[in-house]
Amino acid sequence: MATTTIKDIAKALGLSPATVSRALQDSHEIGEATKKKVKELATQLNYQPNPYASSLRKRKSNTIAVVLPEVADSFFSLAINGIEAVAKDKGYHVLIYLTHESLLREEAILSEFKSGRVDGLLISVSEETTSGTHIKKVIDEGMPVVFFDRECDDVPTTKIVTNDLESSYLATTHLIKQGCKKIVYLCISPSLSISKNRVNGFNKAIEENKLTHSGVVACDKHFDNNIELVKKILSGKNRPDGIIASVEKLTPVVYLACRDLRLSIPTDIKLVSFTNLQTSLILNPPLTTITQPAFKMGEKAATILFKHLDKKKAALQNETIVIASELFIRQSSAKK
Amino acid sequence: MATTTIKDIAKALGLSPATVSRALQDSHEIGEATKKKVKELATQLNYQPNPYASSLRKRKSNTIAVVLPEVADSFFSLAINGIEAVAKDKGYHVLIYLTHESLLREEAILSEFKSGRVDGLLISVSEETTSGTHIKKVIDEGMPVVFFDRECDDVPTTKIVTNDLESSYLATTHLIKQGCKKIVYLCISPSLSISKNRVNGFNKAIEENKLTHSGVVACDKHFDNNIELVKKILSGKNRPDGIIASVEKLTPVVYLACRDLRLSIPTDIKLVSFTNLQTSLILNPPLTTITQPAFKMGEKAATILFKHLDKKKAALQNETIVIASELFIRQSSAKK
DNA sequence: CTGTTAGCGCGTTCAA
DNA sequence: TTGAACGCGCTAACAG
Repeated sequence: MATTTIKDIAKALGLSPATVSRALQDSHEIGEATKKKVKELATQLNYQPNPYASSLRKRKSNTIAVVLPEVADSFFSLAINGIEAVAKDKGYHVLIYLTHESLLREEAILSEFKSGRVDGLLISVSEETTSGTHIKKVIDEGMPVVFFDRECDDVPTTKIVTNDLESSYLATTHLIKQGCKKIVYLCISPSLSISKNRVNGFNKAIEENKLTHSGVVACDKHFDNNIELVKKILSGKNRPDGIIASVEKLTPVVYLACRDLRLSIPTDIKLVSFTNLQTSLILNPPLTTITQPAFKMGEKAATILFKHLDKKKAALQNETIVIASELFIRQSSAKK
Repeated sequence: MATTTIKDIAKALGLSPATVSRALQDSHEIGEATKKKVKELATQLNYQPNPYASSLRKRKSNTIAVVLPEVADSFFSLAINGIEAVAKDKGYHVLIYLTHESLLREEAILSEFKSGRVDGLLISVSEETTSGTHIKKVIDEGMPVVFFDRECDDVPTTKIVTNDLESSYLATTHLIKQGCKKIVYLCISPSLSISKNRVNGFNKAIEENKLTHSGVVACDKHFDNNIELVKKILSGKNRPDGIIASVEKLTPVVYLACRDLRLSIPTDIKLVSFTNLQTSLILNPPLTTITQPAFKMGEKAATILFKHLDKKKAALQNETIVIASELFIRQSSAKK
C-alpha cells in the first residue's frame, strides 16, 4: 500500500530520483558513498521496484511464457521444475499457459504475446498442432521461441528433444529379444513429431526382424475408449505377445485392460512403457521402461532461451538438440 | 516490432487516445459508431494493449502468483491445472514459483510481491515453514492470499484443504478390518499442518483399537534414506503387517523396500497409499488408495481468490474449506 | 459523447 | 558525479 518508490528515497536523502535509480543499478557514474547510502535506505525501507514501470520503460519484462498441452503427467511437471530453476537463477519470472491439447487455445495464447508481456517463449505444442504458422508469426515479430519435446517441423528455431527414434527402436528390439512375435505399438496423436519419430523407430525394428504381424495402433485422449480398444486387441484370437506404451498415460490403460481380461504382465504379455522414473519404480512386476529426461530438457531449453535473451543476438539457431532418454531394463524377479 | 499503440489508432481515426481507450473497453459513454470503427481498426491492425502500461496505470496486474514446494508429484501438477483453468476463464495470468521445500526461498519469493507484480497469491507452504509471519506480512500489505493443501495455522485467511484426519482414520481402520495388528504410518515433515492432521487420524484409529505396537515413522526427503529406513523396519523380528504411505512419493519407497526384501504386497504386508488416480490404477495388485482432489482444490482456491479480487471486499474470510478425498478400496483379484 | 491534461514509477537522455 | 526533463503506453479526472 504505502509502497515506497524511488522518489521517496530521493526525497529522504536529498537526492534526485535519477541518482537513486542509477545508484540502485550500480551505475559506475555514481559515487561509492551515495551508492551505499541509497542502498542502505532502500533495504531499510524494504524498497521493491515496480516491475511494470520498469518493464514499460525498458521494454523488457524479464518474464518468459511456458506453453504446455497439459501438466497432468509428470513429464511436463518435471520440465517446469527445470525451467523454473534456471529462471529463478537468471532473475526471470515464469508465466504458465495450458492449451489442453487445443490448437485454438494455443493460437489465442500466442496471439497475446506480441503485447510484450513476455520476452521469450518455451513451447511444447498441442496434439492438434500440425502446422506452425501461428508460431512463425510470433517469431517474425521478434519473439525468441524454443521448442521442447513436441516441436513443429516447419518452424526454424532451436528445439530440445529426446532420441525418440532410437529409444523406441531399442524398446522394440528388447521385446523381440525376449521372444515376442507380435508386437502392438500404442501411440497417440500420430501427427506429432515425437509420435512420428517413435513410430519410425518401431517400424525399423519390426522390418529388420520381419515381424509382419506387428503394427501400430492409434489411441485417443479418452481413457475409457483406450481401455476398450486395448481390450479388443488383446481378446482377439491372434493375441499380441508384446506391447509398447509410447506415452505415459497409456501404461495404466494397458494395466487395466490386462487386469480385466485376467492376462498377466509379463507372463502373457510383455510390456515396455515410456514413463517417468517414479512410475517406473512402482510398476510391479518391474518392467522395462524408457524415461525421458524431462528436468534436463526443461533446463536446457530455458538456458538456451535466457542466453539468447541476454545477448540479444540475431535469431535463434535452427538446431535440434537431442537429450537421450534412459532405458531401464528390469527383470521381473524370478517368480514366473 | 512496429507494435501499434492506442495513439496510432487515434491518429488514424482522427480521435483522441482517450476515446480510443474507452472505446476498446466498451465504455458506455462512447457512441456505437465510433466504438465499432475503433474496434475494427484495432483488430485489423492486430492491436494488442501493452499490459505493463495498463498495469502501471491501473495498479492492477491481472496476474496471480502460485507458490508451490515442488511440482514433481501429480498433486501439485493437477492443482496447477485447476488454477490455470479458472485463471484463463477470468482473464488472469499465472506466475509460478517453486520453493523446493525451502523456507528461505519462500521468504525471498514473497518479499518480492509487495512490488505489485501480482494481485493475489495462492500458496502451499514448504515443509520448513513452521510459522507464517512472512505470509502475514504480505497480507498486511494488502495482498490477498489463499492457502491450498499445506496451510499455516497462524495465518488467518481462507484455506482449501482435504479431510486429512478423516481419510487417514479411514485408511487405518481399513487396514485393521483386514486383520492388521501392527501398522506403521510413514509420514514426512511432521511439522506441516496436513501431516499433523493425518497423524492424528491414524492415532485415533490406533487408540480406538488398542493396537499398541503400531506407530508413526518420519521419513525425510531423501529417497534412498527412506528405502533404507523402511527396509530396517520391515526386517526387524517384529515385522509390521500394515503400512500407510501418507504422501505420494512414499509409495515407491515401500515397493522398492519390499521388493528388495522379497516381501509381497499384500500377502505379507498390506499397504494403503495416498496417491493420485493414475498411480492408483497402475498399482499391481490393486491396492486401496486415497486420492486427493487436487484439480478441484486448485480450482476452488483460484475461484475464491478471483472472486475476492473482483469485488475488492475487505480481507478474505478466515475460513477453512474442506474438499473430501476419495478412498478407493480395491481388492487384489482373488489370487492370494 | 468526446478532447485535454496529467500522471502511474521508472530509466534515459541532456546539461551542468 | 549529479539533476532536470522527458516519455514508455495507457487511463482517470475534469472539462466541454
